[in-house]
Amino acid sequence: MDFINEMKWRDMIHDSTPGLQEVLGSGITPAYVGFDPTADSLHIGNLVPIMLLVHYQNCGHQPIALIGGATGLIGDPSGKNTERKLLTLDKVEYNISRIKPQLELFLDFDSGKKSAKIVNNIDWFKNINTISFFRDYGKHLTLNYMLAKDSVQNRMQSGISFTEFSYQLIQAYDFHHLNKTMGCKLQIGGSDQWGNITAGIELIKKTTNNKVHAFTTSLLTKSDGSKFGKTESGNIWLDPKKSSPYKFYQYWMNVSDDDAKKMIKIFTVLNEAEINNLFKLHEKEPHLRILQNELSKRITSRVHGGDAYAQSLKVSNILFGKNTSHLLQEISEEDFLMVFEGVDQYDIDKSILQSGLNVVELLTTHTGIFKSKGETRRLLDSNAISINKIKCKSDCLILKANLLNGKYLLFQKGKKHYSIICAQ
RNA sequence: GGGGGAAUACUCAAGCGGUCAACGAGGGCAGACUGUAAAUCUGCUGGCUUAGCCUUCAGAGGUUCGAAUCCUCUUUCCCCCA
Repeated sequence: MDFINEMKWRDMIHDSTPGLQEVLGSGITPAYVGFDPTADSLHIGNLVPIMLLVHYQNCGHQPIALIGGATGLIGDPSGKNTERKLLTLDKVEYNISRIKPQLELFLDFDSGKKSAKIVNNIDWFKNINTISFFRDYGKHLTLNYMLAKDSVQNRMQSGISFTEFSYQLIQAYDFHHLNKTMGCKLQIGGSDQWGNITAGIELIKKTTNNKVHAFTTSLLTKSDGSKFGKTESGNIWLDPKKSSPYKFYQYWMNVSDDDAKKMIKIFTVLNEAEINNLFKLHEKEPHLRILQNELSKRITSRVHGGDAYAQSLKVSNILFGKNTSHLLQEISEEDFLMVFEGVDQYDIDKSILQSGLNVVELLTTHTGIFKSKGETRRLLDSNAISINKIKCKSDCLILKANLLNGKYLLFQKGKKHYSIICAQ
């Protein structure tokens, strides 16, 4: 299968250097994508470059995931308006230790010559001497060339440190190093990486006369204009401790039809015929939301495992199904807690329920879920609040007998916002 | 340095002495419909012990029975002339 054609129908091509297709056609070609360890987990925005590597490997080539243990210490100015705070060495090392296993979930490390590799650029940068680096590599990129990059130009007004300015040279050296040691002939990235990648191409041409290539993918945008991977409560992370599998699953479940069509091509390895078939099925019975189901199933089980997916599905059925208050009564404490891991939890003293507690009091003074009683009454009056999946009015009393498993209350605002109240 | 204008709730933006907790729009939240969608329609969007009360219209004073609205000073911003 041809990688370029594959990317074409998946709508993932933003730009690429001429002649790439011929190179890829000539045999297994190593290519790399860089990941900066700026946080202690990848988030779903990082899934785009990860999937590029996955598709790349499926097209018969060798993917290399480069973790920027060195570049993470510098900071990439691309797409950033302001200078960034430097991360400490400890922090970067910790982040890498968290991110590496996440990358391993996606790639195949046991498929002969196209087995994936994970490398860390600190391994080659830690031994490099500053003077020889400037002499051997700095000499090949002119200041004029480096200043012309968008990432630098965009910062000429607000300011850019030499540290961040030097980033493109550091990244260029990565490409050079991988080309020399692993025969890497292609660097892949988001469209914001074009400048950094071409700097690498330039450096390799000047130092070794080798011809190497760039491939960039468009930044994924959502049809409603919001940023992909962000919710009002922040990023969706791959780390289940930072974003529960349920939240993760729900993110994909909630994407619009248009977005689902785009995403299923990017985030699954289903082939063109399979995807077209899903489109057809979806159009025939749109209410079944086949695309969203397929998306969330495939990505959730890949990242969090089949069990976590099944769990999320089960929970979602309880939360979004009809007349499910009785199902909620049957759920075990263990399942209940697993489901709502990551959901806001509020503790109350069990004794206050002794003679029944007004729901407004419960939600304001005793839990602080709402700060204003007025707001709470408004929501209650507009039928927006449920406890244990049963709608509440403002005169509703909460009793000990209402506790699930003798301990919990499931609070719900609107259709999608849940919290649990734990009575001790 | 001289002259003029402006500051209103999350944002934009009305208001020009009482009927102003403050028009309208956007955003947000919720309800109906639906597919946990989109579109549409409806309600809400300062606080409270909610037929009422309290605190708000840059800040501090003042005039008045009564001020977001008038006056004075302060702060900040904009424009014009030097």
